[in-house]
Amino acid sequence: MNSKEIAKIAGVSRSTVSRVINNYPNVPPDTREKVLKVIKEYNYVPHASARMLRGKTSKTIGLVIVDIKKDSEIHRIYDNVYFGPFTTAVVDFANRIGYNVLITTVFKVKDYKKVKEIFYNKTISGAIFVGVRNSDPEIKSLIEEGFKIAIVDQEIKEEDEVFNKSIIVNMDNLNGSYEATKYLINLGHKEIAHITGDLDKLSGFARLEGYKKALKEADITYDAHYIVKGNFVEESGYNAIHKLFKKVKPTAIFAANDQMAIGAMQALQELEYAVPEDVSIIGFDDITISRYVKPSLTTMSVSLLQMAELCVENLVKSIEGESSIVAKFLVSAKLIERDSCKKIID
Amino acid sequence: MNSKEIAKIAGVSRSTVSRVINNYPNVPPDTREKVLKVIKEYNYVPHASARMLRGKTSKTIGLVIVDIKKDSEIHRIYDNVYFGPFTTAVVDFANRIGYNVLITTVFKVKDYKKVKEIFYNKTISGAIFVGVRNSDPEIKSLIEEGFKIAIVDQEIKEEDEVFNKSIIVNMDNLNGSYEATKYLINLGHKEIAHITGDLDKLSGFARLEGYKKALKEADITYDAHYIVKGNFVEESGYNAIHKLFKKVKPTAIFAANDQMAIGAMQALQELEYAVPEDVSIIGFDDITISRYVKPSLTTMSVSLLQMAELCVENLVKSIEGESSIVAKFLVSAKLIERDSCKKIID
DNA sequence: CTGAAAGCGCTTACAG
DNA sequence: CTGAAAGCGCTTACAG
Repeated sequence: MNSKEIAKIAGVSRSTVSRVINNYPNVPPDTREKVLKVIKEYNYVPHASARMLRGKTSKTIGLVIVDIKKDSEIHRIYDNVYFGPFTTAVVDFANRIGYNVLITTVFKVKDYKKVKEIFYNKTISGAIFVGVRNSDPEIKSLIEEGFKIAIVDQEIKEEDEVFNKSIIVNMDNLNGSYEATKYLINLGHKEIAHITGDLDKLSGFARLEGYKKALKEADITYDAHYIVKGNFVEESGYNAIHKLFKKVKPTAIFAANDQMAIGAMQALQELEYAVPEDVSIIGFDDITISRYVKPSLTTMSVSLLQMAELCVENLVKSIEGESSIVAKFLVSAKLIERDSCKKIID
Repeated sequence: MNSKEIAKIAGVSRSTVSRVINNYPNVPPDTREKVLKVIKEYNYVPHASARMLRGKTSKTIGLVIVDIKKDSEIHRIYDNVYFGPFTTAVVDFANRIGYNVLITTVFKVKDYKKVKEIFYNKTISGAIFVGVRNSDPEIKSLIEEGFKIAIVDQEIKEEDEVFNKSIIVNMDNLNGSYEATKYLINLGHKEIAHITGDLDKLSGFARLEGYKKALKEADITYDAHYIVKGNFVEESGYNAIHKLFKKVKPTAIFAANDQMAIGAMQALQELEYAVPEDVSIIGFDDITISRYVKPSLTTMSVSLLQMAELCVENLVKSIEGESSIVAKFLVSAKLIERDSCKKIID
């Protein structure tokens, strides 16, 4: 079924069918009705490719999930607890405003080839990227070529001026981490360790900064012995504890995300430290699991829905040229008090 | 940049450019090289819509996530722990064989309109459906219209002959539930309750059947008082326990999925029943959370990767007409013993 | 208010 | 081995 056939059946020309579909004003009501009736009867929907070829935009955005890890860790992507809810929210918001979402994964640098292809072949009119490291050259080159891009969790450095042509949506990592650390300090803790995330991602770097800021404000000397590097996955939190407790014995821990906090709790249990009686621990992200671990995990919550909405809305605005708004958004984090932290009395 | 320009620069005709791109054999090596060089230099990728219009398939499949619930529950979709890993796996397998994945959510029956549209307008050449209830008329009509469809978790009833034209990928719910229940029986339990899932979904219905089958085999009388209806979400597991323990006092519980098992564990704790000391509990699905709850949850694990692979591979085969294979696949479930079940000694 | 015609970028018989 | 031409299904100036 195509517009020619519809035209014949309705007794008009293809031009008129097209005018009806595209809501041209200069079609008399009864002609419109007549055509609409035939369209409905035959379930006719114009061929998307033909429309595009004629200049309409694809009404499709890409959602690119980047998760580049060492080979040994590759399997972990499948149970990433963070991308799922974000993805669903992106799809939902996009669909609501008439856009489709094409989802692509990038596990290795060379997978960016797939992404470029769907940009070059006009399948997508723009894309949202999650999980990219700071200053990623692949993303930069895409932006330079003029493609519309929104990025979650990206630092804008002075030398990366090119990012000013994209939409950046970040969590307020700095203040969130500051609040998390301050919360521990207010509970009376002074020996507070930090398990970092990937330091080449904004969320890793900025959360370390927030931790430092809170210590400084409370006149607690920053001590590198209390810092262990992690990479946002459970195992790294688990390993961090074993490494950490060989050197020092903190009374509280701020883990850069919940997954590492949960791994850390397992290790603490093995070492026979009770949480929160012996050691308090706070995470970041408020993933679904955190409510269900024992003790339930105190953490900083950021609205993924809000982040998804900001990405989709602004990307689409930019695609449709309503405005060339390219902006940086900061979504705040909020403390969720649960059972993994305890006041110190001395 | 289009094929005409590439042709001009390379000093050939558009026909030749097209032949190079489509790997026609009748292009001499040096001509091919010459053209390829220009293509590379200009990052030229043929316009996907133009190719489609000329008859190539879209190389895009849909992934339709159906989650129709009452309004009051709508927010829950965002943290569905099940679709995330499956989605990533589908995307990964599809991308590997050169297919894109368009993802769409269906929260209300009328959202199926979106799905039909992308079929009718040729954006997708086929689709994988998850979360649909048994015998869903919307899906049936799509299959009847000749669209290529794979469905996860769907019962094939005699009267639904139309499903024989689609690809069905199911977990082995019956045997899995049978094994789960039998495991409890072997541990010495005789008073075993069951929290059901949505009974209008295959996974809900068939898991109840497996439970019954195991009881029967062990000569334990089936008693409806030990059955509570749930709907696969945590709250329903939680509520089920409160309802259940007003009537009976089972020593073991088989929950139709892990989420309900986890909700149930919370309720048991409130009622001051220790797990597994007072009550044993087993779930189904082995979601990520289950490793981290305390006590860790014994459950039946099904490979979502394998299910994703079966869906993608067979759907693509069917689209490309390699074979008109339309088959039913059954992916087996395997017991994961953890800490939530205990042997009864008497 | 409406139709005939051009053209979006590609592929593929067709002719040579 | 290669180019000119037709045509996929649509939209939109253009002419009336």
